[in-house]
Amino acid sequence: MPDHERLPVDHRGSPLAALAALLADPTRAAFCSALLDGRAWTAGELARAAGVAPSTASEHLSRLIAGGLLSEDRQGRHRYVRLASPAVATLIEDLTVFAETGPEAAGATPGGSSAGPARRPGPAPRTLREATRQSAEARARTCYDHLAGRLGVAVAEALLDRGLVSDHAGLAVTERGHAWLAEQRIELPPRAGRPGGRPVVRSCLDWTERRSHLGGALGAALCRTALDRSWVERIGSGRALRVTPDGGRALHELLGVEVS
Amino acid sequence: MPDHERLPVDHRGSPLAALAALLADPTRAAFCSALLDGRAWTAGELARAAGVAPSTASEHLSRLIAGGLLSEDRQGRHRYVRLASPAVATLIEDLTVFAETGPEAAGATPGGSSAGPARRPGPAPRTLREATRQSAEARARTCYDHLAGRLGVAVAEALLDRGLVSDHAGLAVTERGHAWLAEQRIELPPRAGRPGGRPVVRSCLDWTERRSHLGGALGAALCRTALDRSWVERIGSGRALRVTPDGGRALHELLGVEVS
DNA sequence: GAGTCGTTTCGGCCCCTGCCGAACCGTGCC
DNA sequence: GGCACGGTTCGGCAGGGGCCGAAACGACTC
Repeated sequence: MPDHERLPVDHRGSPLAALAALLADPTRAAFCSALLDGRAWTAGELARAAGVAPSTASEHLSRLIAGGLLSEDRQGRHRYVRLASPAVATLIEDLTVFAETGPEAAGATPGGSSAGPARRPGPAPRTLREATRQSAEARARTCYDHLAGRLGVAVAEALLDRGLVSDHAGLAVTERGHAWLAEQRIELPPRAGRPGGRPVVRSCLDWTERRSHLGGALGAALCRTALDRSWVERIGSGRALRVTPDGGRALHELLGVEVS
Repeated sequence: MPDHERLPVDHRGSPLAALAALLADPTRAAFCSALLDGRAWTAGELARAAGVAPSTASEHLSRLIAGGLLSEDRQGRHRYVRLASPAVATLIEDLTVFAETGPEAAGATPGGSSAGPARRPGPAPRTLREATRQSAEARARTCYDHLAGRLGVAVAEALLDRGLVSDHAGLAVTERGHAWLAEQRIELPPRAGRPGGRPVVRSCLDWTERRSHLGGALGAALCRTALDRSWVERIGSGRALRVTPDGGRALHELLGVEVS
């Protein structure tokens, strides 16, 4: 089943070299780093972000997908691409940590599930400004158009706990969930879930929390609602969010969510 | 401090790409795999093992050292080279596991020996000499600085069975385990488990057995003890080990391990 | 001092690969 | 239907990097 073994390039039968070669190109590495936010990017977005021609990006993406690092999702004339699994995210994260901190520190983090210190994306903060920004983003931020960070994860888990969203063979909004949304006057776009439309609810790997939060039309609607009703507001121009006093009350009443 | 950032090659400022490029060459990858036995090899030995000219090997080694993956130790006309740190070994192990098992399995937990087809490390043996070497290594060998092969797996399971190591939310040495270590006069390095130090115990997927053995500071201490007390000794120049008669008795008495 | 051996440096070869622009294709919108 | 747009394929170009052999260097041996 794994076709990552039949790579076009000849690495003299070294799977290690073949895998490393995928990440050894600055453009492909930039793609992977960008995708570490857990979002799905289109080919064009990645091309622009990395500063290469669309044709170049297309070829790189094909190689990364063939190598099993990325998975694609073609919708209309768009090609959405994301990291293939949390394992890929872990791998890239580990390599980045090593590359930036050197052989001593890397690997000191406890493996897997044990309770390690929250790992930060990107380079370790070198300035106070950078550190506070990262801390704010870990608390609450937008991920494309939905909520992420500790807040996003907490909301996702609350929805699952209360049976508003189910996780049987894929995420879905339950009957109760639809009723709850109507009651709260939160509207999903009409074409959501229809063929060609946006998926209703999607799980999105949360980089800072190592857990998933909710994306898709539902995630977007929740985020839009939270902004519209001033439950959260943006801090500066980045992705970081602040929960307002009103928002704290609303989230607690509606979902039992406590924001730290 | 890190001069791995100033690599001669221009990777457009991507530390990730620069690091991956070091492993993206089959010859360098072969060097690193060979060095995973934790020993110091000379430049010539590595050249022969990888089947390249000494001049080629010399250049590769210089790049690996400049990149922080290897450290060197020049003695007379020999250039001994080894992995720079346990973190490097972990990194290469993780990459190899991912490259050989694909994005799903990587990052698996110790107990998670899914029922996959038994995958062999390199190519099937083509000569008798090669076959006996593989057989010896499957029985007992070093994996960087700890025990692997059937012996390593048996020791790991014995420690778990006897409650000296627990597997609740990550591997850890229990109270009884610490007492047992003290009783056996096996010492862990003082900084083990501290922030920035090496993890005390970590699981390491054993590719000959498809099960996990124990690495980390505990794995290293056990292996060092076994060698110091002549429970095991090296066979030839590879990573294969032989259990001595004394070692067989000791392992049976202390852990109930029977070596086949 | 001559010879051997492990290693390094240098020059040169060649393939591989990343890049782009141009042309092409399919989708979606007006 | 016409047009805009995102993505892909192809040809061609240029640079990088891996490989070797020859020669040089230094260490150890006799």
